Amino acid sequence: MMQRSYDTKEDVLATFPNQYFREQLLQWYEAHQRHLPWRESKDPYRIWVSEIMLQQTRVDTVKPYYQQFMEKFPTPEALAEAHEDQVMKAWEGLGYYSRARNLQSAVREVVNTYGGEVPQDPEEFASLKGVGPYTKGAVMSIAYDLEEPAVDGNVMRVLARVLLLTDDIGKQRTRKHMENCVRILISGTPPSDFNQGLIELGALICTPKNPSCDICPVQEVCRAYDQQMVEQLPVKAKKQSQKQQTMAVAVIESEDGAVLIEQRPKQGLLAGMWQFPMVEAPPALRQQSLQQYLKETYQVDVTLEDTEQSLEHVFSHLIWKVRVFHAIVPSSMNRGNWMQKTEAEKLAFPVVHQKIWRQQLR
DNA sequence: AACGCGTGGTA
DNA sequence: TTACCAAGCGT
Repeated sequence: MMQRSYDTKEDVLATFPNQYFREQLLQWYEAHQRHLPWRESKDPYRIWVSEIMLQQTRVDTVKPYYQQFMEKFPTPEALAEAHEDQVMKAWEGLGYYSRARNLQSAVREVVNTYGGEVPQDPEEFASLKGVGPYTKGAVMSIAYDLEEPAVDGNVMRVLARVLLLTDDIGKQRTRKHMENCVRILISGTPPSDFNQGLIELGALICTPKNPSCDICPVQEVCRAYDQQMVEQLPVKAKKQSQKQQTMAVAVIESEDGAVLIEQRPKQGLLAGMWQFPMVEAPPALRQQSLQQYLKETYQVDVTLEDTEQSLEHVFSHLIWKVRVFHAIVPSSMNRGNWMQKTEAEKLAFPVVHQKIWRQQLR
């Protein structure tokens, strides 16, 4: 039998049984889709919020955040009018905090420019902060049933396998190629169910490890299954190892129950989050560096006690080794960045500082 | 284009 | 334990 060349870029779909694939996928999705909070309505705002939360984040992690967020901010107007601190607090612990800031910024634009209606034009919607190619397609297809591709990690994994695409899925052109494939596959289908079906198949059957090919609805037409290549796909370049940073943090209490805290810059790592005063410094210099920072920045001139407690926090791209220092000062210093603990608890802290809080202030 | 950006789950 | 990952986006 002649060897077919599956990975010719121009026409991977030329000999693919589109109709069979679509029917199998849609039938399977109708029967096996999960009941998820954001699938209970077609409200574009609710779909949008869920898609932002789900970026690089597991469904089980998102669920409680989503429920609570929709209670606090049930409409675009409610989110637009909220205080930024309130929004950050609702996002506390979910990670990638710029998502929250961008979402509120975008929702404010929807309220101010589009009368509170999420735009139905994909290009207009994609111009909003935090809305990239995937989120554009997901919201436009799920909420408005537009034939837009929504290519996320799940979809790339499914297509890489079914169509035997061996390009690195970390490359932008690979995603664009897959978007073109979806434009053909989705044509004439119910777009919401088709895109969600593709994603759901990746989440439940066509998983990264131990995929359930034996019960897969499209096994018959899966080229990777045919070639016994399922476990080798998708191809993804390794990311380089994380850098380590040694940090020194100061938990400083006043005798009347206040703590010294600071807010991180609005951009970059843990953007806009609150924390205990912290510096990066080599172990030998950390106490002195921290004391100097406190004196220069907050006019707090103290000798810190080394608690000899250290903790490690792993981010996606770096590792913090945090040494904790402590001091108690008279109550007369309560101003500026000093805040009563009960008030400080209403602010959003990253998980690593929540750990420090629990260790030092209970 | 490649890198920065969180956190918790899993093998 | 280490490594990889989970519904990406901004710069």
